Amino acid sequence: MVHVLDERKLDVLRAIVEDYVATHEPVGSKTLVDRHNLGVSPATVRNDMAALEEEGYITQPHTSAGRIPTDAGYRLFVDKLSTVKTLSPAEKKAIASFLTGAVDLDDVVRRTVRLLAQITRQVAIVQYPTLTRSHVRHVEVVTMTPKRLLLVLITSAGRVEQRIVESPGEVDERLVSDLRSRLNTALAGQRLSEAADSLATVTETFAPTDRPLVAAIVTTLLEAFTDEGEQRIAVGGAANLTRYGDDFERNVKPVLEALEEHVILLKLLGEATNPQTLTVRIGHENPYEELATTSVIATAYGSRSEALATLGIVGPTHMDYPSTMGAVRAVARYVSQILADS
Amino acid sequence: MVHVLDERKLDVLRAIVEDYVATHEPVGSKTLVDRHNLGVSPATVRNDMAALEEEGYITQPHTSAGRIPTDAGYRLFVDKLSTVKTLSPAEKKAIASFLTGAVDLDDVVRRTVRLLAQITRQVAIVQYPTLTRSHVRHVEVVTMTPKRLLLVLITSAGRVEQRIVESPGEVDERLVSDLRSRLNTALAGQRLSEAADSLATVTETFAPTDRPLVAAIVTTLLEAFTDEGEQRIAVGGAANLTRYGDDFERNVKPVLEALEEHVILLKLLGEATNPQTLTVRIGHENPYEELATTSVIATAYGSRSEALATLGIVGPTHMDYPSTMGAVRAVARYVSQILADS
DNA sequence: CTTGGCACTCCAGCTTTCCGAGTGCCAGTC
DNA sequence: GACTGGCACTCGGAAAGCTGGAGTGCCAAG
Repeated sequence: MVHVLDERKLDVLRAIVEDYVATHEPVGSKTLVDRHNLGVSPATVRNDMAALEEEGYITQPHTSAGRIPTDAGYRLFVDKLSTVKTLSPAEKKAIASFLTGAVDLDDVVRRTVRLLAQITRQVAIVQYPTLTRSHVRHVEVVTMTPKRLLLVLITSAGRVEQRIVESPGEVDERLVSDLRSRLNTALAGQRLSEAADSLATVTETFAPTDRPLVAAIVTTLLEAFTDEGEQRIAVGGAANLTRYGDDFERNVKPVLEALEEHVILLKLLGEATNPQTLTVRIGHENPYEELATTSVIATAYGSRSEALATLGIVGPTHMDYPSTMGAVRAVARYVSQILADS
Repeated sequence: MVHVLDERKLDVLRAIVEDYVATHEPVGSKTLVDRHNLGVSPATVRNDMAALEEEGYITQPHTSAGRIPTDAGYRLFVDKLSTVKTLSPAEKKAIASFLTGAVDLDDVVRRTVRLLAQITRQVAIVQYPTLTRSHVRHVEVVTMTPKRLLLVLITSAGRVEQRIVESPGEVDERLVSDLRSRLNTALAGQRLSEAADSLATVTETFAPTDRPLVAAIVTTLLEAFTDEGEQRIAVGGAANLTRYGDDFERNVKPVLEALEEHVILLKLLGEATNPQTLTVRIGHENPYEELATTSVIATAYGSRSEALATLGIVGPTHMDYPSTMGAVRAVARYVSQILADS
């Protein structure tokens, strides 16, 4: 009586998941044998179902109703019973052509969100590429007002960071251009992580009178280098939440709220660090109580094997995992490719 | 029998609107006299109500139910029967301190959206400041790969535009720095509209062999100057949609869909061009059939009297207009102030 | 181990009932 | 003439009752 993973029992579970995902209605033994050709009678299926329920993979909303998969059921389905669906050539082509139209990094991200939301018909989340792995391309210092400077940091990923710096005193234009060139010679081409070190030495080459301003700028730059906190995120496809079913207050509201809190979203995407792997969090597996009825599918994307950032989707637990996972994987690959090219 | 705008009838309408906004339930003659001291009997109020219904300001969901305001009723209420509520000093202070923490223009916009959504408890929309009115602060040209350049345009509004330019041939570093300095001397300080003209003359000062690259860059810059198409928008507070009531499919879905379509949002905000005026569109007054149950409150914001962009909120027609209008106005003012300072 | 049969359960959806808030109208009062 | 109290009427929505069917568990037989 130890959990014997009988082959047919697994077939039954698979059938239940597929049916429930398609209809969103509890599925009974009769309809099951009708729709899938399992080659056995309803009574037999009932026995298997009883066993599956015993083992915690399915459950009944109430006595004398059909069964629906539990989180554990979906988990087993995803891990063992399904294969990630590959997209059709037409879809692939559509993705590629949609993404290649992007004009800059921000546009790539915006397009990706839109695309992902559209093909998965779920809520899509895309993290902007983080800075840490990329290189300093250029640093620009611009005088805006006599006491205010604008710092612009351009990275190899094509990302532009801007910061405003308040100067302790009136800004000397000669100093600014001097600083600009010294910063660039010291930093250009370096990884952001290394650049932080180089910055320290730059300060010392300046005359003591200039130090306050230089220090202010260096501090702000350092902040921009190491700023993990300001990881930006784009969200799209919230309208797909309307397809969640009817228990509005319980299902939709928490998701909408989470979407506003980018910190939460980062945490949801968080664990995906390998572009080769899809992270799937089902129902209670994810770190937020309120999102117990939703699943997250995430993966990393980026140029070559370096993970730059993560992207993924959020949807109801009863989603079509094979297709959705396929779509997420495909989009991640194409974005990575686009980024590698540019 | 011609529409006589009896003073008391207006009081009744005002009372109905206020009550309905507070309770979201049809309001009857009895409850009305109980809650507001109108000094007359329910029967009298009933007569007035009949007249107001005749004139199209209120309606009954069904016979023998209370009355609810029509779009026309809200319109009259907003135009004649209410005064925009001013915020409490505490609220004002909160706004100011929340906004002053912003590090750059993007951050100002993000914070504004959040703030607006929070205090109005509606969906907030903020358009990023447009370029046309501002001045060129700096143009930066950076070589990314031998055949690819990154253009960065920094405007007086603190906005940074980036564009990638494909070079026709290998890029000559000397030419790039030459171009950089000439572009800056020619353009710096000019309004974007004037700058477009100046650009033309710059091209001519280069040797014919360099022309192809220069032309490519100039074209892209021109694009950036006049790019109205890429007007960006930030949206927040979608979670507030859960308070819309229960007719999910009809009320919430269209709004969520509209929020995805930034073109639609721009059109919704569109008409507000004067920072002194609040534009209010009630129900059917707004240009989208699907948003017939929602109202939009928008206004322009920007430094001094120049309108830079618009912001506003979207909410159900049965919202608290005086407070919401007050909040929108206040936020617009503070943002304008912040922008003027920087 | 599988299967058909059978008694049992219980929700979903329909109908019915009923209450009360709200109305319109009318005759009487100030 | 404007307001009011009274009264008959309407109708939606909540509560209660009814019913059919889908589904189950169990059992005895193949």
